[in-house]
Amino acid sequence: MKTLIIVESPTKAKTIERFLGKNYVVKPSMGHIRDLPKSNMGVDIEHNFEPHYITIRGKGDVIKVLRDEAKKADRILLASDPDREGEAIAWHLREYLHLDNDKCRITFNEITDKAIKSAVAAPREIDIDKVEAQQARRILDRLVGYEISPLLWKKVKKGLSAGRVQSVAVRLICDREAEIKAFVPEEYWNIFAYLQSGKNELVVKLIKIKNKKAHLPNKEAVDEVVARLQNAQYQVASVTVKEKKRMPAPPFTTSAMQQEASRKLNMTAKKTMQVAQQLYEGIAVGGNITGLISYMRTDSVRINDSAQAQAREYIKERYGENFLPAKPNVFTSGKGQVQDAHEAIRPTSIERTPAQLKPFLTPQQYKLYKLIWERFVASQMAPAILDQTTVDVQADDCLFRATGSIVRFASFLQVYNEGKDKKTDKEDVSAVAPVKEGEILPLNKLEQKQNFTQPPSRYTEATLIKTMEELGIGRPSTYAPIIDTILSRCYVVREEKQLYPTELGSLVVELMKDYFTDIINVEFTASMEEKLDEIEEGRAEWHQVIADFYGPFSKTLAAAEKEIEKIVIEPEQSGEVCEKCGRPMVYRMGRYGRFLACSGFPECRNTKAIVNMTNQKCLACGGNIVQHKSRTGRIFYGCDNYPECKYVSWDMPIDQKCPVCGTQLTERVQRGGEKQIICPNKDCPSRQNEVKKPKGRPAKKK
DNA sequence: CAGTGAGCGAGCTTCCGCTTGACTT
Repeated sequence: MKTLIIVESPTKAKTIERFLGKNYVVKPSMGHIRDLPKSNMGVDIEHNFEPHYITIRGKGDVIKVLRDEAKKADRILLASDPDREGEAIAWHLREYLHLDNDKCRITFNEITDKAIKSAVAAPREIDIDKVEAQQARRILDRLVGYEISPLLWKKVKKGLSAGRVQSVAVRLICDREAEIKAFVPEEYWNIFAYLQSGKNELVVKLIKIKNKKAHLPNKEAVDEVVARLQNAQYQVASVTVKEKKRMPAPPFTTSAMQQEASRKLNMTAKKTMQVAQQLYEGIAVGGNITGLISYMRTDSVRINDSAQAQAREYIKERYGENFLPAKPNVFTSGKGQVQDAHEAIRPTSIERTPAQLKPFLTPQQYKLYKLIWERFVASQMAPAILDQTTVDVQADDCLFRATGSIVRFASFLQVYNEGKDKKTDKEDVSAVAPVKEGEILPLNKLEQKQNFTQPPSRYTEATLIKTMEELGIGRPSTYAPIIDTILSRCYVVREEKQLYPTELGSLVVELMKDYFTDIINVEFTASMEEKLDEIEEGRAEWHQVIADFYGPFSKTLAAAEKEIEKIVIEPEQSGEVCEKCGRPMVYRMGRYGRFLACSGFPECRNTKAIVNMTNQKCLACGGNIVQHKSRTGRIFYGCDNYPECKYVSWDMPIDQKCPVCGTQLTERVQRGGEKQIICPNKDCPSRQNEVKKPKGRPAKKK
């Protein structure tokens, strides 16, 4: 008897096949196999929102394998992920493959021999309520996206888009920008006293005046206090030492990994996921392809028992008994909608240390693996113990304070410490000079420091993802793509990690705030999720939920169609003047990106490319080196005498010729930002000592 | 590494969530 098991991921399929015997075939569906069509709405609004599903284009080969294997099998089990999407995938498979066994659905939350065997032994029916909840979600997203987007094409600009998730993401960025713009910095001052205590100096900060919180808005207020303090007596009022425990952070979810990779490794969410995927799929380690981490798209901090036991064993052995908490650390998932289908992201074996794997990994794979490994190990360690000392000093009617903390027992901090988003969050881990209560300390100097309150910081990819996760908007599989979408629609731009709204982005958000207030509200997804939960629990009917939404929605849509005037976006002035007719040149957007065009179009058709002149000269013809962007967005350098001079280079040319072969040298920016001068001539003897193909690197997959 | 925009009005753009590859130096 042959059993076919269908899972979502091919890597998972291979692993599971190894656990089960010869009588089992495990094949991947690669996610969904059917969906609403891309080219039209695919939802029959007139007839109770009946969806029209088709097999997904480009999935022909995958689907054919499933069909063929299904024919050969005596029994078919659907083992897509144990969450809403997974249940829907199972249902689509069942429909498409015409399965007749009712009990065809199995699930497991971890890929272990035991979990899989017990799942296979107890198949159940597909949970149709869950499927309908997914269907409602899908249809609502389709209605919103495919009805508002065309409105934007008509009223603003073709090719634009709007959606439940992306529009809120842009809104967050716009709102933050407005806060920054509206922010009025407030002046405030701090006063520090430098006191002598034996050989040490104790620095204390003024915190209270006459038992009230010190409030020093300007120089006058400061001078008034300082006058009194200059000749005051500084006496230690109290010294308190408190023991503080700090728990390690939980192992990675997708969003936490993306945040930390951004903070510590300077990697984008997209890059992080690419590299994580490589680690998940497997690297050739000593001849065998080995998956190094568990699945990288997850919202769970859960760890399976045996992985946890191994980690505890490892910690005990490598670090010692006192690094091991008596009871295993238990973490609970954060806010938002947690579906808990997969474990947290962790190394598949704690024995494979980053140092051991280094020779087999690319630099990026190594850095990310190290981050995941250390985070996981730390998560299972005992809390760190810090001694927090507070010294209060009284002088006249003023109270000063110094706080400091020293690490008494570092524990997990030895291995891993979570990064911070703001510079101001940095920890005070300095010791305080030892003093005694009642001691009188001579004053060395008083320092006055002017400060201004700071506006909130702009979102980065990482903080935006964090916020969206907290609001329950988006899923692990979509965090990185959302950023791509809003960037490619030109709703936002990224500069030095920070996300700024464009005029177009603000315009679209304002339009949506006017007409689709609910949808662009940050709470919209949460309230939708509540409705979906009701459907899942059988307390609501999906047609009704959609109908309740669509009624008011279609009305505002109609109103928007009627009321909104076509918005003409004024092109941005460039400051340059057209050399043909003297009118100003403006920036326009074309098929190949931005370019300069005469504002007198169509009478004057003069156009120019936007050139980023560099200070470098082309040593071949003496022309200027100009920076261009290739079609794929990559920067390259060319000569402004093109097409007469055909000089091109990916790296920036510099005014030096190679002493060996005479080719113009270039400056290559390394991954870490370091610059390296390199001769572009591959056959140049100066490059001979380069390693041609680094050994041990993972072979690119076929 | 060209050329790009408007309109004529053909045919197309667009959502969110599951998955993995396909392309370059």
